[in-house]
Amino acid sequence: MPNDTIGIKELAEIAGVSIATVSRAISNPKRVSKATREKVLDAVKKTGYSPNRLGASLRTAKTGNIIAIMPDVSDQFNFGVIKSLELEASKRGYSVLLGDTQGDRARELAYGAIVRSKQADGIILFSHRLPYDIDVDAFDANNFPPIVNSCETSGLPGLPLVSINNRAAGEEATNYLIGLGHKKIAVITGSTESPSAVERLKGYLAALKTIGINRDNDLIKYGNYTIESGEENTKQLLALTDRPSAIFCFSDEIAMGCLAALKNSGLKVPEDISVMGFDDIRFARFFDPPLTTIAQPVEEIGKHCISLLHEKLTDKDAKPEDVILPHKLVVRSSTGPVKPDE
Amino acid sequence: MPNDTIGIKELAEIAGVSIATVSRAISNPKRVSKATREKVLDAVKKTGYSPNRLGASLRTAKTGNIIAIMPDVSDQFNFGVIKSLELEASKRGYSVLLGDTQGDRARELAYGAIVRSKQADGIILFSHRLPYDIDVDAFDANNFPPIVNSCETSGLPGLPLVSINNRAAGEEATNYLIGLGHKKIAVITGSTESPSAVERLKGYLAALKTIGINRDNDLIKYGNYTIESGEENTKQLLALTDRPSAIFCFSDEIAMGCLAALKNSGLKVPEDISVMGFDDIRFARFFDPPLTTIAQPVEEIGKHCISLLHEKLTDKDAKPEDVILPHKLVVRSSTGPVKPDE
DNA sequence: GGCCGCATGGTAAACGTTTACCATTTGTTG
DNA sequence: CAACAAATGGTAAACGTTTACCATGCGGCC
Repeated sequence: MPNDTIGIKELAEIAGVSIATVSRAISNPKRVSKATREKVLDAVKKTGYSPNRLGASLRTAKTGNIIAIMPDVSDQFNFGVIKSLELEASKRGYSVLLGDTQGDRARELAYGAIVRSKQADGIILFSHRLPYDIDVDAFDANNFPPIVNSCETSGLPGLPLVSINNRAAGEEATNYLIGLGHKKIAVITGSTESPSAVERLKGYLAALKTIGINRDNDLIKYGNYTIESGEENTKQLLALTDRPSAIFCFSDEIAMGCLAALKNSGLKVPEDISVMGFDDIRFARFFDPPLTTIAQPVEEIGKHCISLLHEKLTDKDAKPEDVILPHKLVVRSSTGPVKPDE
Repeated sequence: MPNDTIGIKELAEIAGVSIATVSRAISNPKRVSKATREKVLDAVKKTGYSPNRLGASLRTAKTGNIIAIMPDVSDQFNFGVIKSLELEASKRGYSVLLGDTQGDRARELAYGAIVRSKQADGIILFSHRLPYDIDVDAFDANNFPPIVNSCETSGLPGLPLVSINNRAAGEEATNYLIGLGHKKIAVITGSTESPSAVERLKGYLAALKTIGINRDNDLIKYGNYTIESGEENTKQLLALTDRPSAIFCFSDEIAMGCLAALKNSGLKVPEDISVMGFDDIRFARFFDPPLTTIAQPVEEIGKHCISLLHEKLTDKDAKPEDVILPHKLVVRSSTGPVKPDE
């Protein structure tokens, strides 16, 4: 009646075989005769026996688990990648466990510890920060379970990155706005700690420089990838005496907050001001107006992450290389030509 | 140089003590003298030793992990609960692992297997469906690791539920629209498999019945809790010869799709038609217009889930009871009085 | 019949911890 | 200083698997 789950020993007794045979019947079927296999499987069905993977993992030093560590699972962009990770992982027999850190160092370490303590085989890391409490300079990837960086690079040797070229994407987005006649283009960035945001900013600056426009710090707002950040920073931009004719938001969530702030101030998008996003999350086409943005190939990113990790997991000497995937400009109706009088 | 993580035996040798002492120094500090403890901790620091929890869990039959199984981690409502789960769990020394199933049975089973195979201690279940491949009628909660139902009940004895009263909430939302003069009130539900959606529908019908309005199946659209479902079903509602003056969406995501469809058709919200949501996700106030909705106490839900699970985990004989928490009507500007001519 | 090889299944060691039990040392108290 | 208690640390068993190694039995072949 109580939670007495049956063990392999009892199961063996019931099936009338040794525990070795039980193990083989379950995880290496062709190693036993059809008759015994069925005897064992029948007993399994009858008793509801479920092997204890702690024992198995302890012996084999493999768990079949992969942990994806990220600051925010509810971030719609991350989520696109997650979905793909899970699909690809289960094809290969792994389970993906999600570790949501909310940027909290203690929680990063807790999830890192899960891998270091052998409860998972490897990490997909959606952050530039290592989930280990060690000196980065002394870090040697060979002494730790495999990690693949997704979208944000840690910049450490031995940790492959799967990402788009954020610099190029930032440049392309800015160029698109320039092509519409915009000259006063503001940006609302992600955290300056985020390498992807830093790269996008470089692209933005490069595009402007190409047409001879110098950096204008008033037009650069350092935020983070959240909706609230978009709202707040937009308000600040609107308070400028000479306000921008376009705002390039480094995430679609930022753009959502941006659009809300613009609406509050009575400005029409894109007639009065253009708004550009980044990521192409699933909500983007439902924004008001539907958002022009840079689409990231989330399925491909997820696929390659698992593929690289698997490679490293099955071959210790593998030296997986960075994978840079193409992004795509998606034009909707939040961007338009600059107003003649501006 | 290769991934040779050090074990407790080597660590013991380095520290010059027995493995028992190492174990005690780490996980039961007061059991050893200050001097030896420091000797051990120094060795740990020097070597970067990290205990293998498989061995420990195997011995203690505890992992300190809780798995939250849900159809969609990116669902903003779920996420509110997740955040709270994580906070509350880490206070108690648990790690929360997220299992995203996308409603896929195979993946539900895979995450269920993680618990049955002792890799986690208990489950927070965001679905009415058990993640086990067994006959529900024969299910005996005592034979399985503890489960707490979050927001969706499985209706099984021994599985406590933490939720709001969905029926009452559905009734209250409907009454609010009735109070604004609406008589033709449509609903877009969640999946009919979702007990929460079924309850909300009951509340809606009860509210209408109270004022003498009978069920009108044309006004009841069975969807699911997604944005696409909201868009599609709204289109169908608008195609009715006698269209509703208000739409009650059973999730804020549905409402987001609904608002998009209404905008496309040129209708003004709330002047031409009122829209009501459910959940009060973090985006709701950024909708256009900001969404009137029913707020669920997500922090409280998460807290109680962990609390109940912890109770059951530490006391096998505990009989945790359902926790029903209060919801709250949040009025914003997507709802308004019915048009005089309607 | 004698021999070989293969299919099958058992025995026992190993994985890395925790902890009951015991032995020793140290401290306390009369 | 005897006697006992408390503090400390070691030994070894146990948790549930997998798998190297071995033993047995059987069919096929000369």
